[in-house]
This record gives sequence, C-alpha cells and structure tokens, in this order.
Amino acid sequence: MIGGRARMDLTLYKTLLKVAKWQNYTKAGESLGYAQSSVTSQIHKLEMEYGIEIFERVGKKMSQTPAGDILLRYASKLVKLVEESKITVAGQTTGSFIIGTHETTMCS
Amino acid sequence: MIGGRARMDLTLYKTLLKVAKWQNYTKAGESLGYAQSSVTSQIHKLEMEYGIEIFERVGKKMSQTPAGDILLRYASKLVKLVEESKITVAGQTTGSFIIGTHETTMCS
DNA sequence: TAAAAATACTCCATAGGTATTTTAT
DNA sequence: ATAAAATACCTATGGAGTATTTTTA
Repeated sequence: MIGGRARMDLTLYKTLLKVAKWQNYTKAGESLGYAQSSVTSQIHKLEMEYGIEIFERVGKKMSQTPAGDILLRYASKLVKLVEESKITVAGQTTGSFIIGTHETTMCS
Repeated sequence: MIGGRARMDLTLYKTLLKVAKWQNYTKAGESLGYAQSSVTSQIHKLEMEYGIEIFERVGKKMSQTPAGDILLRYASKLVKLVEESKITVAGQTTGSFIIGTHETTMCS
C-alpha cells in the first residue's frame, strides 16, 4: 500500500537530505547521530510511503533516482518551512514587530 | 525546552487544522479517528515544540491564540506541500509528461 | 577483499486508547 | 447539570540500536 496512514516524521526528510549530501548512508547517519541501519529504515519508510525507489547504488555512492531527485526538492522545502514556522511563531510571542516576511519556499 | 529533538509528525499539523475547523477537540478527534485525549496530547506536543499556547477555551469553543493563528497557516502550507509531493513524485514514475506545476504554497 | 547497505534480531519510548476527574457555563 | 478538556494510567507498536550477512566494485 502506498501513501497510507503512516506517521510522516519530518526527521525522515532531514535524513533524506543528509543522504543526498553525503551519497552515503553511513556518513549521513554519523552526521545525524543515527546508526547506519536506522538510516536504511528511514529511507525505506519514505520509499514505501511514496512508492518509489529514492536511491540506487552507483559504484560506492548512493545516488538519487529521477523520482528521488524530485522528492529531494520537496524535502528541502518542507524542512525550511518548518524552520521558518518556528522562527515566525516564536517571534509572534515577543512584543517585537516584524518587518517583511520569511519566505524560504521557492516560487515558480 | 523548546524546539528540541522531538519527532515532528505531519499528523500533528493535520490534527491542528481539524481542531481549528471544529473549534472542538472531541469533534476533531471523531473526524480523524482519534480519542479526545489523543487530540489533547497532540496539541500539547505542538505547544511544547513551539513554546506557545495554541488554543484557549472561549465559552464552549476552543479558539486559537494569535500565535496559534500564525501556526495554522504554516500547518496548512505543510500539509498541502506534502500532498503535492505525493502527487508530483508519483507522476514522475509514470511515463506521462507534466505540463505546468503544482504550486499550492502561497507566495507573497 | 574492503567498504557499505541489507537483514535479523532486541529493547524501550511513546502514540494512542480507556476511564475518570476537573472545569466552565 | 451538561458538555468538553485535562489528567492518570495502560498497552502495543515501531523507531533506533547492535550484530551479522550480503553485495559490489
């Protein structure tokens, strides 16, 4: 089953971005404080949820498939949007006045 | 501690939106298949994560605080962005050619 | 044969449930 | 008195770990 009721943790997207950066599950895990097998699980979970293969072994690197590449851009947007929400919502509680907006999401 | 390492599940944002729609934890829970206490937990988790109060009791309704209102807009964006990612990434795997883009995120 | 991912387990934190109490009108 | 949220407590799922095996260049 694709796109079911699975909990979609934001950390999955963060892990995805790190794997793309390092092209390596082990390194990605190290940089995030996860075991290699945990990274494997997280990527598998995303692959199940989206019904695609995200990475494939090319030589000693893990490189993203075309579909994986599309997903990566969304992952980036999502992570940035959550970070932006933290900043903006936190700013709201102070008495300060915000000039302009945070706009990290890309617009075509 | 605010904004820590807590898992940030997308379902939290979906629940947030339903509570805002119904102005009622019990109704929101019913419409999502959760018990009322689970909705309470989910909202609390978001409140911890963002360091704000999101809803307050006003008469028999739960109505959002100003900070909660800001958060709601992000919740909407996030949920839509994830849905868009599902559609776009799934479309990628077929042989079809996509004209135009999905752009549900608001741009200022 | 070396470096990295997949697999097979184990454990425990926590998401979600039920039942009850508290709050507010 | 009633409707709804908060709280207390319990259970089961699955996220993350360790150890090992498989893969591939």
